[in-house]
Amino acid sequence: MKIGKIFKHLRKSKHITLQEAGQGIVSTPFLSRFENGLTDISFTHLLELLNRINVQLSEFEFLYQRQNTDNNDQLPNFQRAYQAGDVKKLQEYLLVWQKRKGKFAQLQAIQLKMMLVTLGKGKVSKRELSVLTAYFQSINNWTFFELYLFGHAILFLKVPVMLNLFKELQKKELIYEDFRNDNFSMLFYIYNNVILRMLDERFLDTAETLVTKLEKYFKDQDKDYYHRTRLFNLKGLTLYLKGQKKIGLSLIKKANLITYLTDHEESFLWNERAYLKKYLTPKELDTVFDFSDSGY
Amino acid sequence: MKIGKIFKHLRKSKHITLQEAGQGIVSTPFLSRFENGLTDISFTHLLELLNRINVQLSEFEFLYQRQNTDNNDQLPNFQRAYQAGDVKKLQEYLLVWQKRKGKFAQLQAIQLKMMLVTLGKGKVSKRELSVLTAYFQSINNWTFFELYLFGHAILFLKVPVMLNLFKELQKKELIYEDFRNDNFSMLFYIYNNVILRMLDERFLDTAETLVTKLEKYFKDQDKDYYHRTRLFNLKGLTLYLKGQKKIGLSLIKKANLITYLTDHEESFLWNERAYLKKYLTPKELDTVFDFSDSGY
DNA sequence: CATATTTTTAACCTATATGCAACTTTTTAT
DNA sequence: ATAAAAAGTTGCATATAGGTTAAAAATATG
Repeated sequence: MKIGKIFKHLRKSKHITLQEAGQGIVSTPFLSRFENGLTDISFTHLLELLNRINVQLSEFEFLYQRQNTDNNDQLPNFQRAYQAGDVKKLQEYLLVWQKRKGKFAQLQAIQLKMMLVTLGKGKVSKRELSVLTAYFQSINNWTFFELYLFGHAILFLKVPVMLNLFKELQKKELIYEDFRNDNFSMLFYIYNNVILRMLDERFLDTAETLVTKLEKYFKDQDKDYYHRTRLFNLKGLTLYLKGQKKIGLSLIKKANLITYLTDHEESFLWNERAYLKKYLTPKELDTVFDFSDSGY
Repeated sequence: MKIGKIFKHLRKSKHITLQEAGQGIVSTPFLSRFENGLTDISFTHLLELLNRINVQLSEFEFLYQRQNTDNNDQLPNFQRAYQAGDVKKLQEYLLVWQKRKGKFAQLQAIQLKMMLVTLGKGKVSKRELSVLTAYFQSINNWTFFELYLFGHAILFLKVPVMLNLFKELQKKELIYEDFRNDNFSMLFYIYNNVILRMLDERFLDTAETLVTKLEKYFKDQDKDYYHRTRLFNLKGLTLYLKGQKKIGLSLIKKANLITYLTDHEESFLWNERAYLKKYLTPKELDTVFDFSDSGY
């Protein structure tokens, strides 16, 4: 309940008086009590007040979340532990969520299990996968929560089921057109995983359609060099597998070159190389990772 | 006051009943009334409810803002008109804000004037600049609003004044360490403008210090290819002007090459070239924009 | 189609968000 | 240093957010 305190801090740092801040929105005495944690405030009034002192809700939220470390904001915690490969922590989270009841608790638990499997621990049962599938099929408005869940589920679902769900997602995805960065990254991650899966199963035409779809996204996204680069890579591999080896390899090399030039952490290119081993000949592999002719 | 409606939409699309959604937070009848716009809701309760249905506040805010087009959300409107070079629209905004009173209205008006000057229309008086300076000096907690304002003011302020304010900003900037994308872009934009201004005025050491500072930022920001690329460019120009011509040109060329490889809109490189004309010889200019040896 | 579940509405009630006036504290000015 | 002004706080009044119960209306389910 430190909301008021944060607001007070922001207001004071901009040298705005209670009167100025509240004028026409709430009374001075009330604002004072709110700032000192003696009363709650309505959402509408808070929005108006933030607008008055020129603070974005996202900024306010950021400061708010930062103070509530003990908070119920599960996703970031999951993500952190998962990206760090912290199996132990993920197992702890799993125990917590398995104890809780309700639909979402179950989904969270399954998500944690999938993460653990990816890290080489435990397994996911068929029943759990069908719970997942049923859930996705029932949802007609995907938010970050579902995107995140689906992103992890791609490798576990059977191809036709997965593709079917993905088609559902595509129908709704217009919502995310100019969405904030978080969700776009997640959406790209999903596309990336789906395309790789398609290539692996040799559904080459489907993969190509998806690549084309992604390309449209980037017409107006000039500055998103990273995702553009990854897309070169996806397109290259797709064309390569479809028989257009020369142009395919050229695109893959281009992606690698950009990655190399931007000084992306070395292990990233190693992983790329390890992955491409599955498809390319050793000679081709050497070519697409040879940057000596670039001058850098 | 469509907040409730949005919540209802999200809840229904996830097939959650009022009872499930409200359980332990608010009563079912109340939630119903809220969803149908018959009553307001406290900020805390809304946060809890959103968490219950697994929707991020940022997602909710996005949907909310999208519906309120007539809203008081000035910044995005400004930005859109400015980036589109829409002088007429900016002049309309200016008239609106000049009529309003209060400190912020005045600042908004000055900001619009600066935008117009950059686009070649109108001018900013000395008195207005001193109002700006006074404001910046008084603020000890910069939010997006101030960052945005300062970003546009850099070209108008006298160097010592500008540098002084910038130093103040640097002291506070830790707040933005892992800030959401919007603000980081703005912060980079400011650094970029300050460094270019420093180079222009031949404060080469200051420029170099700032470049070094920015480099630290990108140690953990592997995936931000775009800003990394821009940084190569800044560093290159700085080193070039400091006499390390060879390594400087090499960095500038690298930045241009990445920009070229990622298919960034053509006009971007033209602008770069036009800008560099001020510093480089025609021969050097040709070299750093020659990508024929890259193979693409 | 009928039945079960969910949602809405209503009436009345309580808790609390918010306003107003008087008060205390802090800042500013002389 | 002291008065004047501005900013912030407290006590009390009131509007409204929110609860309880129950019944009607709408939706889902079989």
